[in-house]
Amino acid sequence: MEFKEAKNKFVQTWGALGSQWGINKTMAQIHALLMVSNDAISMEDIMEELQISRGNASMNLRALMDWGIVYKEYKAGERREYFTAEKDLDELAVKIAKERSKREIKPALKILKEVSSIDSNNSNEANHFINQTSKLYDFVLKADNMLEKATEFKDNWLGKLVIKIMK
Amino acid sequence: MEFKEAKNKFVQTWGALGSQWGINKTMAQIHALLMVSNDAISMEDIMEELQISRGNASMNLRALMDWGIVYKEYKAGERREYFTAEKDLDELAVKIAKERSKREIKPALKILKEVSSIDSNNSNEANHFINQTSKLYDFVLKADNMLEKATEFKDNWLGKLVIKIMK
DNA sequence: ATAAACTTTCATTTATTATTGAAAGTTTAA
DNA sequence: TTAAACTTTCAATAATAAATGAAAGTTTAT
Repeated sequence: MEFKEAKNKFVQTWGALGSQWGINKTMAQIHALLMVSNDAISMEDIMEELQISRGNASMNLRALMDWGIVYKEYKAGERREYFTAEKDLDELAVKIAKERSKREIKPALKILKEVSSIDSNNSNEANHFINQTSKLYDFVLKADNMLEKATEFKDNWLGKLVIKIMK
Repeated sequence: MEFKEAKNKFVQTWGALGSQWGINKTMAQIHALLMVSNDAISMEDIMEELQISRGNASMNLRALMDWGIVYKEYKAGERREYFTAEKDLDELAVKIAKERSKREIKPALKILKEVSSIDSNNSNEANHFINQTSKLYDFVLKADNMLEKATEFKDNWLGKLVIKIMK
């Protein structure tokens, strides 16, 4: 396999993976492309390489910047904007985790708390419902906190040890 | 809010969450419904409660059983099949993690390894590509292993301590 | 101020994914 | 072995999500 083919395969794969995780295909593909590009590339280049429209490129670049995983760059004496991706993978993971937590987990938690706070009226059915959604609330809250703590954790000695043990 | 309303809200929310994570809405809704139901319920009941067709119910129940998070139950003297959900949340998380790893992460790893193994031909571009995809391979592999180890980890004393520290 | 060079927006179109429902399949009881 | 009671399959349809592209908006240089 030669470079161009490998690059294409990577971009396609990353795109497909994205759609399985609720990120749209183009967004993931643009990100993939930027990840493996040595230097910043322009919107024009992205459109050309992925064969997508100007509007599509613009909107998905904006989304990637909102997530904080793609940056604009300006080149001296040029009007055109160039883009680069966050290439530090730990940083990338943290940003994605935070963003998903904010957009998806936090709102879900709010609803879980809400529905688990109803009055059971001594109904057996309702009791089970309250019990189960309360457990779910605790569980999701814990999982969410773990993601948040993961960063700091990774930087302390115990964390490093644990990660080592876990291979 | 009373029970019926809360239950409906929960089912809807869980369904919406599912679609953001690549699981289809109905599948997540059926799962939600079973999670908060005291006892096993029939396909007929599920169709009725979620207002979905027989085919849809059948296919998504099959998918949930393939994931190992919903079980069939037979009631003595009845033809009809009843269904229950895995209600232990740790067990649920482990099963989902394993399934997604198998379906999505493992295949992606295979491709990452493949594309990161090309010959650079001393091209700068290709070198950067190889470097970046190799890092990605290591990172994803590590993350995947962590998920796998999470179960055993949770049961040992060090794990419990760490989880405590992480609040 | 004007125009050139670029980016963003969003109504319309296209592509993708999920759902339906009727026919085919299966199981059990008599 | 037949029929009743159920479940599964899958081609057709509907619903949802993404992409297009042309018009509107911005920025910069002159």
